[in-house]
Amino acid sequence: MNVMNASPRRKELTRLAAQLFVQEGFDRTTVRMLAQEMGIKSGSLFHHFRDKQEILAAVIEEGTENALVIAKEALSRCDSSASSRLHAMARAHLETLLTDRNAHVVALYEWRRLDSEARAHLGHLRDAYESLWEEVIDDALAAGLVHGDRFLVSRFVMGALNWTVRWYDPDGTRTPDELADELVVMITRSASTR
Amino acid sequence: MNVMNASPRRKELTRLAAQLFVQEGFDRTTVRMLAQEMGIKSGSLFHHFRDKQEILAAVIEEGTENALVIAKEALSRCDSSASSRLHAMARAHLETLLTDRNAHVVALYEWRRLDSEARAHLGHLRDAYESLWEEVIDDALAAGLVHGDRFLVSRFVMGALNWTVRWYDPDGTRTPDELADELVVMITRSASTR
DNA sequence: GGGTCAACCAAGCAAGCGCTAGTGTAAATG
DNA sequence: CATTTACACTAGCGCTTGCTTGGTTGACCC
Repeated sequence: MNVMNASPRRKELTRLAAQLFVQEGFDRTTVRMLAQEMGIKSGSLFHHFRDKQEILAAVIEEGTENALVIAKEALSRCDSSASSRLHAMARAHLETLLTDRNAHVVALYEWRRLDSEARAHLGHLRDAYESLWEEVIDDALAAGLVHGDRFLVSRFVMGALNWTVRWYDPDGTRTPDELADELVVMITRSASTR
Repeated sequence: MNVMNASPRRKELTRLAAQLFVQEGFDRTTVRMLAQEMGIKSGSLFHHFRDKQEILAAVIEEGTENALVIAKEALSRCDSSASSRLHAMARAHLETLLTDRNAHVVALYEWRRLDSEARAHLGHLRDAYESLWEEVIDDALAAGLVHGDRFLVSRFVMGALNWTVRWYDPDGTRTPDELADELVVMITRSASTR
């Protein structure tokens, strides 16, 4: 078994698992289906993962870590105005949601299938990400760009963005960046400069 | 078997099933668990429902029909100003989400477990509900209350509201009506009169 | 008072489930 | 060369799953 998540083979298996979990749901995805998709027999799966739950945890961990990295980079790359930071965060959020779509859909839909230790560990990762959002919202509130309660606004915004996985069509005419900007337009009072 | 959904016994079974589906998820809820919760043996379940999927469809149908009724009533009860209608719709949405919470959580999380015919039927119900929202958003846009694209705004708003099932605490200090009003404040330009 | 019918039960089948045990093998390591 | 390691295989155990079958019960009806 391979405890490190860094093994390249394991990374690839995790990616394939994410796709199957999205298509079928975690419970309906059998270890035999996973193995076939990976081109091995079902028994061999347990050389890479302790059990089925660990595959789920690996999928979600990948996605959440990527989201954190992308958001932090985006924030560090833009100037410090509240408006810029708000745009950058919204764009980063949708970029992750799109490029790592499978992993995030799994995280949103199958969170409750995690056992308690995995949930605790991944919960911290998620909290770190969400507190990034709350900082950005705080700045926007202080700048008078947005009105309302800090907690509520960040929840509403994340809800609106996460909901996009249910209707967004990557082959459509709108880019994720346009989507993000439209959301910012909707919630901001004054014309916002990028 | 009882094809009508109106049988009182069936209604009660549907309510209990919704609760279990929320607690455990559809796939992990066995017919034996359902039967026990209902105080009967697992075989007897199939006197009321053709199969397990039909129970899921019944749960979602209940919730969606209720949502439609509540929203229509709310809209017919308020005056015709864009602002009033926006407030009324948001409040109705959260009221349904709260009082019929189990059914709606199931609808949001387990939609993909429906077979294709059930999905087609319930899809129409959902579309009817969503077009109510789009009308209200249209009015708000025309009145200059909200800025942006009609399709995007309605999606963002529904996303923000539906996301509440993941974090809202009914025992907390905020009422659903306050939540709805806060959302309207966030997305509207001018001070909105109720 | 025979007939009807919804509601339930006991028993179990066939299929599928996650996972384990034991083995083979080719490449890396000392 | 001997040993270890990574990865895969075969075979199947023990259990649970959704659902079926055949039969019983009691309330209601002409």
